[in-house]
Amino acid sequence: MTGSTPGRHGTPRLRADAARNRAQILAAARIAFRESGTAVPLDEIARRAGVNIATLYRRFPDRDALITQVLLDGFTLVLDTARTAAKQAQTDPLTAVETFLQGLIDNRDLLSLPLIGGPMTNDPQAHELQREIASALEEILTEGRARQALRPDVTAVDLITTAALICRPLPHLPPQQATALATRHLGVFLDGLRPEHTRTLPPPPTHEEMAAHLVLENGSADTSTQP
Amino acid sequence: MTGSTPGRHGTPRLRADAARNRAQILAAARIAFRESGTAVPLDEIARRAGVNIATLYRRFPDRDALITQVLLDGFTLVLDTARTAAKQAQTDPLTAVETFLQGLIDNRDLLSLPLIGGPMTNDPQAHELQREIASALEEILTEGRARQALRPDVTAVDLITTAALICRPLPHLPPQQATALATRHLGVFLDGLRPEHTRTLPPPPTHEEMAAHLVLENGSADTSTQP
Amino acid sequence: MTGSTPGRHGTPRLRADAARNRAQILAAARIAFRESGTAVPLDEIARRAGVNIATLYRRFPDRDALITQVLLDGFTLVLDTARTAAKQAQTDPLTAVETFLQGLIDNRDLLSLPLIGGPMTNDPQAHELQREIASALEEILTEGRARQALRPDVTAVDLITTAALICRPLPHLPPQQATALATRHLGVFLDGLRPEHTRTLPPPPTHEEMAAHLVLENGSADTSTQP
Amino acid sequence: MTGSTPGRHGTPRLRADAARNRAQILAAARIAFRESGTAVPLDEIARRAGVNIATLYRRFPDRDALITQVLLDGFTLVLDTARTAAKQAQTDPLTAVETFLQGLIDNRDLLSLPLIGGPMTNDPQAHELQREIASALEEILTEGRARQALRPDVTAVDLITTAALICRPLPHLPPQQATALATRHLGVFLDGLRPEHTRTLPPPPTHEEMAAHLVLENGSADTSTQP
DNA sequence: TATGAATGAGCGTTCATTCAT
DNA sequence: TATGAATGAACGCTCATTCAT
Repeated sequence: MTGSTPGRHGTPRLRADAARNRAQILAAARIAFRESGTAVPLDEIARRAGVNIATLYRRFPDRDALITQVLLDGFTLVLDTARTAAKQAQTDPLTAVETFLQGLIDNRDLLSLPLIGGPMTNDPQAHELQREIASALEEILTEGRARQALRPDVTAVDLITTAALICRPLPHLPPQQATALATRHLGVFLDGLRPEHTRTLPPPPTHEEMAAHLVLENGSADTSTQP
Repeated sequence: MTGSTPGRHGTPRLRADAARNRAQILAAARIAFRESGTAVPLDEIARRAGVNIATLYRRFPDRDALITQVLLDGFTLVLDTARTAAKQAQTDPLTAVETFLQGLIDNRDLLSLPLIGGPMTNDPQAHELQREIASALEEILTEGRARQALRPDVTAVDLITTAALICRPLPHLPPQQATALATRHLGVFLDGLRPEHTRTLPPPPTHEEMAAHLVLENGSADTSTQP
Repeated sequence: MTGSTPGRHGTPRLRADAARNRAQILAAARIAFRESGTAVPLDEIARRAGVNIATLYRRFPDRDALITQVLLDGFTLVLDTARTAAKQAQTDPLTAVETFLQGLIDNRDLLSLPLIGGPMTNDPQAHELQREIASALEEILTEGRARQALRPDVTAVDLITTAALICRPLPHLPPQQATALATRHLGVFLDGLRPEHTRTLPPPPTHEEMAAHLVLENGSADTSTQP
Repeated sequence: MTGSTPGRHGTPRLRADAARNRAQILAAARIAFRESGTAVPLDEIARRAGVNIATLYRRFPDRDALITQVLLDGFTLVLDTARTAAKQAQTDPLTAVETFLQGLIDNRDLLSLPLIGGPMTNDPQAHELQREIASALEEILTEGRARQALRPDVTAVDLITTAALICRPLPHLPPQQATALATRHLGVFLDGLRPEHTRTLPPPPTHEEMAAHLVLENGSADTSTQP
């Protein structure tokens, strides 16, 4: 995750203890955002991270900065997952989709924001990551259509939407069971991706409609507080 | 909706204006909970409803009472939808499932809490409604299995899970487009419900596991703040 | 003072207790601003006024609103003083100036902001009051020049500047002694206003220069914290 | 200014860079105190001085130490100005007063604290400087009374009071115009110092009253935040 | 009954000050 | 020595909740 990688060009390397604190803050934020939404008191994140609230503010000047970094880390993980999956596209496109979506389910805990909806960000890094994710998914779909291994009407946006839906927490369920339910749902969805017996899907939103809301780039981001 | 129906046994009939206020509060709460989570300031709900905050408190002694009522109204709507769908089960079980899930998508705005995750409630009315919903869905599934119109491994819990997933808001998207994407996802899912070409699903959580967490009764309820 | 006058057109009359609280808050603010500057903690103002901080916020949504009201009350008092003085202009213009300036010294405690510098305000009421103050002073000066009772090179701006200077607190001095020193200074200044033995004063800033900074209207307002 | 002179008896000579830092801190403090009051965040002073906050703390163990040094530098400047003026007393006492007061106006920017009100200090150096300032002014006044060039009822305290009044910033005015207005005010005041046509001034506070509050020594110092 | 008003408690954020490098 | 980092405490402001009208 780029977020915890110090020494990035232009930002001076963090001192060892500071870097540790920073990583702990991000880990705590990830959990807290997922459990209690992005409006969770920052005090609580600091407490979970074992640092003072002012230390959190030193690293992340405001809530948005913290959210954005969690978001970027999440997008990076999504991209890695998509690229890993894309390597399977030549062999078996449907399995590649499965690898992608199941990979995300397996990392649900790390994906609070990019998929279940963080605030929109205008961070250029985030946009770039979103573009690359979409590109990797298109690669899989193109191959799947060419081999008639996937129904042709499914788009990258549909996969991102699906990712957003199945990664959201099912509160009040222990993680293991929530994952089991999401995996079962995914199983049915994957069977529906076969090219046979396909019903006609309603037309997707046009690219213009989506672009206006950054959907392609930011599947399901949202500003609000959520679980 | 039972929530706004006065004269229920044991509660004195409300004066006309009081009943109107109560209904306006519930409508405002539904919208506000969906947009800003159940932690939204009660002031805001009162303002949107056009009443004083103290009036809201008179009707609903605390936040939980308000949430519970919104929840009950939502469960009632889900049950109505499930019963309507069940009538089609004799003719076409797969279409019945579609009717149920598409019906919920079409009423997403009214379903903030029961499906996208409101707080758990121990209200006995809620439990009864949840039981009846599950029962109506079982009716559809039983018929579907008997006619081999549905894959046999899908359960009522799976349908409730699916309902919970597809009804959640996709923030940052205008309602129309969010609905379009959810509907496309549902289309693929429904194709995956056919009995042919079914992959093996992982075993569902046992009834005991679920019961401990009220999942069957309360698909995806949660305590926290959410959109 | 307009600030404490309820029932103004458009704002509903305050309840009796609320009006009392409001007046106490304004009185406390006047004192605290004078003693500790406009950056004084609002908690302290609330405490001095004997109300809860939230009550203060209910009446004055932010610090600026409170400052502005104190400012308006002060300008109103300055205007009253100027008008009273102007009535003497026909008889004795120099005494009229003395009445004006001594009157302000005697009310120093009520004049923290308009003269010793509150933040600039764009409040139209304030502008109107400032205009009327300048006008009353011009009336005195015109009469004084006509009768050769005042040196002709002194302007309304000079009188406002003088007012600003002599009304500022001399911290660390008990009020009585500070007033005595200011009064002595004023005595010398008034002798300097006689038409005889006048040295040449440097040219005043042009009206354009002043207008750009609202000096004519707002003699010595300032944004910052001050004693 | 003594403040920036290293090598004073008892304090070890500072390394060159340390001395430069110290001077920069003092310069930044002078400006910041004037603009934003003595309560201005020390961070900001450090930033303006281009040093780390911890460096500031190494030089000045607390805010008071910094304030006191700025105060001492200011008193030194006032004393220099008074002594320069006193040399003219033999020739022209009224001009000597003018030289003193106009000299202070011209250095307003360097005089934030001693005249416009810094916190009281018990620093013995400050007391000594204040005593010497009063002494130089007395010299002028004595000469002026002897030659009947000045009204006899004006005291050194009056001159210090006047200095305090005319050196205060007139916020919201650009420096040039504020200086112009202060100079015009001074012009009238100086004309009022002539021995003719003098009205009776109220009695000055007794020396005892003043001594209790260090007025003679510290014309208008105050503890609070101010512009 | 409905409302304006008041309050206490909580969270966001900043700052003075100290510590580790 | 100078600095990055960490901390505790203060203050601004909002909100849930209760009281008086």
